[in-house]
Amino acid sequence: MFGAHKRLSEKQERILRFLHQFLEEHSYPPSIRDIQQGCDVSSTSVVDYNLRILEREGHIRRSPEISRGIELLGRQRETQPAFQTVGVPVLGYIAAGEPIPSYAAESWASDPMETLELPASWLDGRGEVYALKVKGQSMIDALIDDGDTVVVQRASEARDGETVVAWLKAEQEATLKRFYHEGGRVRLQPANSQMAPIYADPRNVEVQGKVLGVIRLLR
Amino acid sequence: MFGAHKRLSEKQERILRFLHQFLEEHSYPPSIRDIQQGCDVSSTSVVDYNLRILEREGHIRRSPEISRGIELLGRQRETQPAFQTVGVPVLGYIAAGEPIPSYAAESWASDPMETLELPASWLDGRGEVYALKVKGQSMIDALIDDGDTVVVQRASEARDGETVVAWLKAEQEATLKRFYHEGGRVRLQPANSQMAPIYADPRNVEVQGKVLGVIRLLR
DNA sequence: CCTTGGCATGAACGAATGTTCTTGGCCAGC
DNA sequence: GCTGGCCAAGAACATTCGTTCATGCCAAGG
Repeated sequence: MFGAHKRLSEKQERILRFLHQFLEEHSYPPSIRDIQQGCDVSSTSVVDYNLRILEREGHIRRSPEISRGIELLGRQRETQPAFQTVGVPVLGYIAAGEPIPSYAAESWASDPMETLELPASWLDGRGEVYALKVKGQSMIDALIDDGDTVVVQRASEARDGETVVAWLKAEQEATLKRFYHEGGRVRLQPANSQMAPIYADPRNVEVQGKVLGVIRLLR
Repeated sequence: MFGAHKRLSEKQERILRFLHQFLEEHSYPPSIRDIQQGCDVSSTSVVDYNLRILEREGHIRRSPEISRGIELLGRQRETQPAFQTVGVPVLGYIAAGEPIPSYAAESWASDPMETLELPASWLDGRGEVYALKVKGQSMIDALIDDGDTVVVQRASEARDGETVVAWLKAEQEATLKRFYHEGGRVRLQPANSQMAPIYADPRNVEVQGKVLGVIRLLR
């Protein structure tokens, strides 16, 4: 297997722990002599020796000839931007028969009821993203339960097959469905394949956003 | 106001931009000569001079006598531990009629098929947590679709009302249900309230873990 | 017994890097 | 015109720091 971690000696583990601690405190990596002092090692060459092993075992990466050129690998990253979370505002509830809260884009200050932390990697370069809590079991045909959270990217159009937050004007009803253009009308297909689709007039359907995901956190 | 930023010269802004860029790429700060090259400056003393100003104006902090001892100040939260993600191993698939992959706890090396990034705040102090991908629609009565991901905390016991990953020995079937002791038997309640519960002999039910959450990422 | 490989020690070399000194252009204000 | 503040260039100087060398202990294995 590739990248498997062999057993580390006590000194090596101590150095690894010191690296984590130092990086939390200083925001720049330690020098070899910093490690030497911090871990009660007799010589810099010992540190160098153990660092080579840590690198070979895939725990760190070193940049030769560069002072403090040590990076922690794997594990929870530190300042790695791609592995941080982004706060997504939870704007309100979604339920059949109630209007969908609007998203005042520019004013980040329009205070959401709460904020949902999501890994930045899930959102990539997507634009305005917000979240809605599902109230009641009206979305059960989309396999979404009471209390679930849906993550939505604001959009007013959708391509065939995308799951959207749709507002049916006449029925005064919000719903989550797969979206298809079909000739002059629109087909809204429940996620649950055992349910029948809804056909609607395009003028009666207002797309509010695309559904990026559904999250159900239990207790 | 305290710490107000005075106007920066063009060279100073360029250095500041270079600092940000370098830190994103390298995870260790640049040396003065790195900055000199990256910003087309004639001398290291010029860099030093401008760094002093940037420090005086509160944009950076420098550690004297320490190579690469430059820290960016302010900015968006960097190393905020509560807002980081944790890699959760996706161990395999769960489907009715197939055994559930076991989680070799001690060997971090037992390589998962992939890793799911989750905000650390969702897991808090919980112990061994892993994830399973749902194959097929056998979990549809728990409102879980093909392709969904379930996040599981390893456990062999459960309290009433908790949702568990259960293995029915006789039926050779894995399932996600609410768990209740009821006299001498066990009631397994589907999440979908429209479905009927299953009653089983405790000796036939093996609890593998508690379900922390369900995640459905669309396209 | 001897060799081999993992591990540790101490010292030194040399490159990387922070710091300082000298010099000089530009410009507002007295 | 002279002065002082701001900014910059070029060159050295002094540390810091990565790397290497020589040496020795010790257990596993032929």
